[in-house]
Amino acid sequence: MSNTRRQYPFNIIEKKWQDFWERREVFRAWNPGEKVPETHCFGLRHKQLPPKLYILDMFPYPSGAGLHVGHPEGYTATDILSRYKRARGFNVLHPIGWDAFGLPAEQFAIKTGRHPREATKENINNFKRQIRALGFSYDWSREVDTTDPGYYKWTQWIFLKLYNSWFNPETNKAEPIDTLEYPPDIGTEEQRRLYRDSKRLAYVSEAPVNWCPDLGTVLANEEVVNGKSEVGGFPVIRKPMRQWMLRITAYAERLLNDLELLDWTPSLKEMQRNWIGRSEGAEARFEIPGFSPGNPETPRDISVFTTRPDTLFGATYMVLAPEHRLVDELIPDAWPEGTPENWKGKEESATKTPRSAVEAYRQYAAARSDLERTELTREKTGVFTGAYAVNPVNDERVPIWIADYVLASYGTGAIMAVPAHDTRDLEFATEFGLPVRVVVQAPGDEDSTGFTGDGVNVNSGFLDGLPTPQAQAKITKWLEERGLGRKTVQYKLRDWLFSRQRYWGEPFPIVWKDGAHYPLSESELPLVPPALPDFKPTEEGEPPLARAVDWVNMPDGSRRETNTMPQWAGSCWYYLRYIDPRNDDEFCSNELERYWMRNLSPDATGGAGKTPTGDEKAGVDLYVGGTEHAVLHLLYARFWHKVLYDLGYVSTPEPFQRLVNQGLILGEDGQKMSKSRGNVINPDDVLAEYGADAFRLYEMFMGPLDMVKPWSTKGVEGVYRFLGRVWRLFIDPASQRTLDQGLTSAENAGTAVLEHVRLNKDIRDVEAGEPQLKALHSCIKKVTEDIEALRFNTAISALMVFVNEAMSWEVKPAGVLAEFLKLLNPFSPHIAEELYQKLSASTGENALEHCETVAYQPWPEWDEKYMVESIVELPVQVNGKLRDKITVQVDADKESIEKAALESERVRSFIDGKEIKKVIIVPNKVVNIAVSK
RNA sequence: GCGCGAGUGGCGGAAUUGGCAGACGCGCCAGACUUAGGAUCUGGUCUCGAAAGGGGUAGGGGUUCGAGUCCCCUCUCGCGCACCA
Repeated sequence: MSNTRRQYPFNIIEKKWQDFWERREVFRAWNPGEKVPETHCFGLRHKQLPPKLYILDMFPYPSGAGLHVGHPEGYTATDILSRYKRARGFNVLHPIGWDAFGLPAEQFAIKTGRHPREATKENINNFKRQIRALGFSYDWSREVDTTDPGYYKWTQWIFLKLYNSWFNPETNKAEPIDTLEYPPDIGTEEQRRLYRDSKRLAYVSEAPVNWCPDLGTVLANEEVVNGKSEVGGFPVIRKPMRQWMLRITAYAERLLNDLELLDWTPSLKEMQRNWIGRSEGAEARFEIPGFSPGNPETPRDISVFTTRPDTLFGATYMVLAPEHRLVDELIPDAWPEGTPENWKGKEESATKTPRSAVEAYRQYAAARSDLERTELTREKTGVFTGAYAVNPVNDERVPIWIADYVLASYGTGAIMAVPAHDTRDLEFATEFGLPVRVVVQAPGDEDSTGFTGDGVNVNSGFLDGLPTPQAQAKITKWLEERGLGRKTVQYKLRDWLFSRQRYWGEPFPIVWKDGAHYPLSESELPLVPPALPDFKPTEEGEPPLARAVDWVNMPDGSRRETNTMPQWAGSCWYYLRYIDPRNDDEFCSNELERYWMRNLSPDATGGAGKTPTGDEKAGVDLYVGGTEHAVLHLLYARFWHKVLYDLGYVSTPEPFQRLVNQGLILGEDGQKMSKSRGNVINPDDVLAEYGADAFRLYEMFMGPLDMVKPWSTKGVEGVYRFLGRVWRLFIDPASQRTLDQGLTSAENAGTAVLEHVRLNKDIRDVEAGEPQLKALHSCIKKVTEDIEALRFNTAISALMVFVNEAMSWEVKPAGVLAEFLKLLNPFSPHIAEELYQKLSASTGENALEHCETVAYQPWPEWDEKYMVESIVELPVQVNGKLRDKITVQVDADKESIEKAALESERVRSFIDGKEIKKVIIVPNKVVNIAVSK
């Protein structure tokens, strides 16, 4: 270990108190109706259940690499708040668990042939050891593990709720599938089944999906970044496959609107808004003259979505996505006369007919991966289909093109192109020589061609002269009146691709028979995955579960679903399971949910029916985690929560009332920590050298919680020295030397050696003097306010200021120091416990009798009266520049302050011979004398 | 390109509502104790200047008795989104 002498015996102290907290269940969160043992400090303090607070960390994925320094950043912040709020008298729910399904454990299993459960278990144990060593005040009796059958039983149960529900647009809510009404033309049971299956919140789709060959699985849109997998950065291609989808798009509006209810940062809300991507506009129908499709179901016109219906007069061509379903039907046999050569596509062989050109282009577009579409050339490509549509507003014939800059999955998969007022359309029109017609006059002398802002309509018939908003309203009304279109809203948000071709995930509680899917009954849960000799996908590309032939094929001839759920499933609802983690009959009892999420409970103070603040804010009171989950996890969890809310299983519309992202911690070189850079800080090393208290303190002292900041080993030493000073403030130097000798003779000495440590002789049970009370009360005030605002760095600085001053006191009043320890406790609880125990043993100061921990001692209150000085030093400025300082009585009147200021020698030298125009006096702040130049 | 956030000593960062810029920590300098110091304690540390005084919060302009803080313009960095019609 380290060869330098320790500042204080943190290794012994930390072990001692971690064992104590765990053995006594000090941080257990008590449920309504639960009997608190009489000797438990919570029971000693609270005769009635106090208001709750739910303070939550994003639970970690227990990777093989162990904890990194980013984890303890958020965890320390929530731990400080939890300990502080317990001292303030709240019943704090502060749990932890493991998000343990996932790809790394599975890939490890493929490599080694060992079951992923084994690696997962080892990793969890390692994480747990590391987290315990940091002394967080988690209620370990509520630990959850998403891979535990007792947990995923309920993940599967929630899936069945989704499966057995539909979204009723009338009520804007999810409802049980039995409430679905069938249209009159649906008669047979088979038709009813198909209709029902098409409405479920969990449904099967054959649409093209993001297939990642290297990972051997499909991915959700959210897991694909720039055409590569978010995990590993492997290429992703589009491939049609049968997949389970969750109908999150039904909730787009509510997910967007309810952001307003939340105390989240603006940037985080913005990210969610961007992802949901609401845009208002209009659909307009373009007729296709002479088009008579073979299929009577096929519409005879093409709908486009536009956010700028006011530019309809400027639509000079139309573009469909290459995959648009009408393309095949509307292609004519031959090119219209006079079709320019460059409209027919690039490949010579393919340009003979429109059909061959379209086919060639489709192949080209399909071959272009998403990566190429986004990262490489933005050059516009496309071909003319040979067909024409009619602009409804002026009966003009416009050519219909296909191009991959129009996406099949957004809007109607078709656009009207207005090159004069849309950047993309303009590029395309320039490439192919299509007409550009200005219909919006830009304000001022800006060029109207390519202008995309609001202006005034021109060349637009009955819209001429109207400013953009009015023109939009008028044309929309015009289209509606003629049945040619209507106002609509579109979202970027797509339904959530919910199945994965993996082994290490929750199996779907679904069986297939004769091409139809059926749910398992709740009593058959949990559905446990079978043991496998090999965790790879099958040679036929089927998921690994398909290898378990006996498991897949059921006696009655039906076949189990072989896909599994994505890793996000377990994390969508874990915060609810913490509330009631061992319940075998329900995912979470209604009564407990109402207490922990809404503060509603008959035996809680304040009574049922009201939150402590009386407002509607409810849910997890504080949720802390990294920005990497800004869209994925947080959107999915909100979605599940809303479904559970609609179905009556939870009582709040939103799960996480307040959310804070901790900032990234960089390496000492200011670069992102990574193995290849060799700048990774291992928490185990820091802990061994400086101890948990210093580690925690440093993580909070680095800077504001939500900012990106670099690690500094020197900085750790700084806070470590501070804790050494705290130790020396309390401990008698002679007894410290005895302890040191004891420790050198036995490095692994037990807690008994701490008995040799005596309190500093300067600490006496005496009345505190004025400066001492002032130092204490300023510290209480600063620390209290800063913790409330999550400004831990400045709170720590206030603790340092106090210690620096207290070191100089010849006699140190025990009462003052005891209060200080209560302030230090949330930050560095081990040393605070140890010193508090010593101090209270010697003085008997212990507000809660028989309580052996500082954790439940009431938080100190400050009194302003100790902080006000009778005499205050006031800066005097002349024309805003500091010239002198005067000392005045704190309640001096303005006249006497002005007099004192004007009498100052130094001030006079700056104002003599000048005209005094004004004297500004801000009480107890500043004096400013404005004089002529 | 669009959106969000941020630019303060050698470094991490302080500065409730506009009111003494640089708290606290690191680093550095000097001193004390010491066989020794990579322990501890004390003092100093924005900058130019001998001093008086001047300058100073990315740059420029403005509002104000007074601006790190408010307003306008410019620059730089970070994050997010990125053909979403």
